Amino acid sequence: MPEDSTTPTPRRSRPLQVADRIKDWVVERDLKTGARLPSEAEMIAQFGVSKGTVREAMRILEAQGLIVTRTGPGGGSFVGEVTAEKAKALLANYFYFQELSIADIYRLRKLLEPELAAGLAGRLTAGQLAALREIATRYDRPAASPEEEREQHVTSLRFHEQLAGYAANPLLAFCVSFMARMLADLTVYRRLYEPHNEELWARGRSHQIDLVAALERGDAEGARAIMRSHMEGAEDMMQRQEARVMRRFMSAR
Amino acid sequence: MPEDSTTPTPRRSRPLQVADRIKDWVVERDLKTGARLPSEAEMIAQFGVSKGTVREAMRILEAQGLIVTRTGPGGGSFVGEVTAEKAKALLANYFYFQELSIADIYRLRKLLEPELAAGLAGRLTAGQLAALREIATRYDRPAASPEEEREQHVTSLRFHEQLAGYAANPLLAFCVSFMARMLADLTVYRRLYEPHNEELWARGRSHQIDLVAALERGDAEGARAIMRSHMEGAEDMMQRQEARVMRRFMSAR
DNA sequence: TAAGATTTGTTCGTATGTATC
DNA sequence: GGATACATACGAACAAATCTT
Repeated sequence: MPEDSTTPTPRRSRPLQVADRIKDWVVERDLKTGARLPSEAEMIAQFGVSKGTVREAMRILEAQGLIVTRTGPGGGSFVGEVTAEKAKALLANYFYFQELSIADIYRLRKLLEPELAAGLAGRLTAGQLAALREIATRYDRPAASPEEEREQHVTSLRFHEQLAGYAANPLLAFCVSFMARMLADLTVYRRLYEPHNEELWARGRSHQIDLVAALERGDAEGARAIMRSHMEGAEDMMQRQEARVMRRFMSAR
Repeated sequence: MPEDSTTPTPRRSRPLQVADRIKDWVVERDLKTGARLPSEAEMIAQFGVSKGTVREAMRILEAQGLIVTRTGPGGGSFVGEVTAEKAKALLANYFYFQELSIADIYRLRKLLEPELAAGLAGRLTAGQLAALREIATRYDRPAASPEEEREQHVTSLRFHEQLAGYAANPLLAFCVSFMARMLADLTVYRRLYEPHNEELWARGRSHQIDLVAALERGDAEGARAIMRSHMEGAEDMMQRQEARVMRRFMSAR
């Protein structure tokens, strides 16, 4: 990989240098999740920097989800697998600065969700199918208030996140799950003059139930078709509402 | 926003608390990229913490790409838009821990790249078309060595990143660009007994040239079809090779 | 060119908190 | 409860970078 020699390297701060060396250290040894890193004192000696610098380096790695730290005896820093939650929060920060519309998200959902559904047909356990059914049937009556309607909307998105969690393809799973999370975080202002479309809602709900049935009987093409139809309906629903992306940071707890 | 009361909050470190408060501070005031944050000294006074704590908080935000820092008079910390490069590097860390195969990536590429191409038809400037042509024609002869072959492969992926950069949909653009970057970072071990398929290479190259032509004349469906075919060819090429994902961290410069 | 001002960068010593034994 | 082994936090001092005059 050619180092970009045109850019006059902005001078990397020492904490950053230390963080890089620790990453290299981990990769070279192919350390797995949970493996222990040298203690602060050892790093101070190893890298010839002060405690403050080492600590800043650790906070950098921690912020990226690469390490976790515990106090007390037997404590220290450990290699920490980046969780999907963390990755979603970090990526959401990027889109905070982008003009991302509902339509943009649905353009991808319509492509990816059907593919995901098709790949899951006949591959789910009884427990997984039951979990999906539980979510899909959680609201068996139309929403009585705008608050309840929003709750149902979020629950419906939970269904998709759950589904994504079962996918064999980690990239596909992440993309779908991320989109669901973004949509769930949106603030939806519904036009007051736009009546609540109960029929559209009922169709969306039965779609989810039909989908689980198709997955259970291993009908990949059926699942794909149902999901495609479901996405079109959901998009239509969002478009009818005055949905706006609420720009904010996701909390990366 | 319901605080999860079941989880016995793992006790948030002070630097993290400070980082959170600064994020809130920025969001509340809707500060834009480049806006100035309080100085170290001001934060020390404001939050009643030590200098080290403030600095650790700043490193956390910096690691996420949310702020940049400069020394000297007029220096300080500033709101810094998360760049696509940064976001890709952070996300790559997540997939470092996942079992992600070439096939997984191509499954999405086959869905997303044609859609991206179709959306670009008739919407590129002369300069953008020229830039694409320049990349596509950079190698007008078959590779003479494995090294050169790899170089061409990376250049071909550059073509796709460039294309993604022109897309109107930020989410679609990011996904496509990210996949190209992941593939470019792969280490490809070609089977020795697998002869270099010159015909397959030539077809891939002409695909890119044909694609630019289709984009220029505003032929969305033509562009989609060419890209679909191109993706299938590229996938076939990768499958014939013994491509393995080299697990490593992307440098988040 | 040089000196001074301003702001972050780094170090060191010390003290405190926390979990394990 | 006490000893131990860690990370966590504070404060003061000095170093380095960069802008202004």
